[in-house]
Amino acid sequence: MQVSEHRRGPVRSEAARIAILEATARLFETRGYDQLTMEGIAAEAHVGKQTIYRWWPSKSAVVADCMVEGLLLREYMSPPDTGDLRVDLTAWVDGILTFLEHGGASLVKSLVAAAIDQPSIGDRLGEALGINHLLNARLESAIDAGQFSPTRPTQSFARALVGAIVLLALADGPAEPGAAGQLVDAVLG
Amino acid sequence: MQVSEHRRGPVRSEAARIAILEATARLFETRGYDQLTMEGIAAEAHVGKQTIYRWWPSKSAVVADCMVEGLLLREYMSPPDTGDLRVDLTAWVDGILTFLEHGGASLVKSLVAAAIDQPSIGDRLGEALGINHLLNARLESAIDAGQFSPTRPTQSFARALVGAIVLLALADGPAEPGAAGQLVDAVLG
Amino acid sequence: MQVSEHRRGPVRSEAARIAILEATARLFETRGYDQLTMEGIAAEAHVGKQTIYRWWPSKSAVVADCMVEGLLLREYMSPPDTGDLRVDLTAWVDGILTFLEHGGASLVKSLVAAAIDQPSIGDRLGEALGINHLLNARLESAIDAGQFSPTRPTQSFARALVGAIVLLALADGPAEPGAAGQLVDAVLG
Amino acid sequence: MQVSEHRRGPVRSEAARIAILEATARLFETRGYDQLTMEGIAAEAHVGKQTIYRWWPSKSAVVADCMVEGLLLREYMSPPDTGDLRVDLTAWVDGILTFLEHGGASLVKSLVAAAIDQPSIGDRLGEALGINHLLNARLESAIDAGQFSPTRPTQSFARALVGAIVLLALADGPAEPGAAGQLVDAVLG
DNA sequence: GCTTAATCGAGACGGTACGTCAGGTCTTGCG
DNA sequence: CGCAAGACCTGACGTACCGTCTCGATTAAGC
Repeated sequence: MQVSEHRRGPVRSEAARIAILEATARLFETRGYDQLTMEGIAAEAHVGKQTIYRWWPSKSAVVADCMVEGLLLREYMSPPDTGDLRVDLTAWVDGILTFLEHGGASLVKSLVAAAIDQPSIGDRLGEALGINHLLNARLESAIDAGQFSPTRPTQSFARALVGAIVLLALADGPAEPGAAGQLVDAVLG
Repeated sequence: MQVSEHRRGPVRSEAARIAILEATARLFETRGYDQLTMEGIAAEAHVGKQTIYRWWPSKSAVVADCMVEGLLLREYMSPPDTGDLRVDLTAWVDGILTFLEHGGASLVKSLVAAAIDQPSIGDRLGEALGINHLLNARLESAIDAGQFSPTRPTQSFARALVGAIVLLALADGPAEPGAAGQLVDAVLG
Repeated sequence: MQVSEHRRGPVRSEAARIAILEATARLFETRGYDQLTMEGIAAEAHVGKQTIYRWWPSKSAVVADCMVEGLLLREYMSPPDTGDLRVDLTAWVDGILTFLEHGGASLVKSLVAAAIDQPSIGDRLGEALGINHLLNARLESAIDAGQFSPTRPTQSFARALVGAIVLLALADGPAEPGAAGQLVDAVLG
Repeated sequence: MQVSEHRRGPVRSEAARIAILEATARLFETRGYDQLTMEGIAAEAHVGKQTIYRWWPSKSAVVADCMVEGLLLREYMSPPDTGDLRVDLTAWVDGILTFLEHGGASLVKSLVAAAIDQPSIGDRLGEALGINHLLNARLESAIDAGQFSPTRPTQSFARALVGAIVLLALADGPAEPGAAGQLVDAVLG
């Protein structure tokens, strides 16, 4: 006795959906969030503007879906595990700071801009930058190794680390040498 | 032997400068950074658009000057000093999180948006949120009291704390109870 | 020995055809030709857009069919016959001008608009406004009564009368009093 | 002691006004009224869309101004005066019908379309097609020559003639030979 | 006091992108 | 295979701001 709310007529075109998300990712990475326009996406994806507006309410929602689909910041570095937490975190942070100085800052800033009107982007942002990896893998490992107190909230710890990195990205100045070590020392104690 | 390039004619109108900054602050707080427009500022300040463009290159520069003049986030909270660093930081963070939940989040988000195209706003933002006070006053005091290691970089520590708060503001969800304590525990060790 | 080109499947739905024409007539009279849209007709008739496009090439063709079916301007006035042609024509023109001043002008303008991209509508328009009646009935009668020269082309005469009325409808200003009499005097001599 | 309601600020750009009207006339004559778009005019005139909307409420208003400026149907044929009214009118009508058959019909239809939402265009249309010339010159002359009764309203007479021509233009079929003579006979008596 | 030049409020200008509407075509599943 | 429904691409709509330029009025230093 299934109620089966069946709808006649054409269904959403998967091709259009993919084309829009890929075009968005492409333009986002080359132009940044501010230069990203709905008209630009439509043109790049060879799609009518209405097809975008039919399924997404705003530019930031499209970007959010891009992140959900993993089209932005696809693979980000997870911290190594040499057995020494402090050394590993420092190396990881240092890698990110180097990335920021080589053009990554504008990408992060664009993502923050997108996150401002689409909170779900912020969640994915943290996740993409490694919160989950830090949390689930490296910190657990450190707890096992007795290098991180089991009573310390790992997620908040990760958030503080990522938050500091975001602030550095916004500040735009080149990080001074040793910034990674200082940051890890500061939060690790 | 200064040639004294003296300029004839009227000088910059202080009244216009003030009117513009105040109008900007007024609109920023009511509408947010995105809704803020140069035309809106000009109209609100009863000023010609050119008068704004003559002295500021962009919307974010005007907002930056507003912060410098202390017209935005005028009064911020500085951490108390009861002698117990952990308790004081927790109380301070908790106050900020409460502020965020009562409308402060959108203000912070607007400031972050402004900071994205004007890094100096980011500096002022951190400062306004208490980095300096934390740094110069409370942490020094904690070091004196033996509650904070002198080798720990206080500025990086503060940045991590503020960064975590900013991420929470972007996330937009209500902070779970005990978030302040968790955060302080996480970074303090 | 007809090969009987038998077509499989259902034939054209008369119900759909009627629904479309009636919906068109309904919308035409309430909204006018410009506001009339294919989407509007489809929605009003509970019909797929494709069903309209399958059978009519354009909006104006649908409107033309409406006229052919007599769904628009169904009842129009025919000139009376009191024996005095001048008096009868004046009364008839006066009736039409009064109709124009009471909302009829926009209907006529819509019909003219439709006629522009569908000449057959123009023919029906003239017919509907009375050309045929004038022609076939009243003028013949006048010729019999010796009030209209048999050598005068009745159809051209009717066209001039209707054309003047159309121009008055387009002009949109209220006709001055006595306009009907003046017009009849002008063309009748 | 003039009160001189002086307005500060820039004044309307005559260059832009001219460019818009000329672009409109150009496009109107090549594409017709329906194909005419505000965006097309703006592009053709190298002008921002807003500059058009600032001064004209609609497409038809722009076209109306074009007619007022005499950029459309600039000089139209006025009837000759050989002394014989019937012959002159017939020649004049015949000239117009010939023009209609050689592409003029679409121009007239476009003007009628424009007149539908801008009655002032209708006035100019009649005027451009010769109503005034007919009225003020030829008919007066005919009255003097005793070929036209002084009691016959010349303006209504002209309107009937032009109206008949407009209906013929809408009908789109080629006028049958002798149509001009028939029309003149019909209205002249 | 007169000249001169930079300021001011106001707002028109050429543009870009917005979000909406409708056009005409194509696709889906039902009858 | 016609039908209702509706997604698709296209293109114009009218609006909001952008940053620049142009007015005439005002203002203050220099002659």
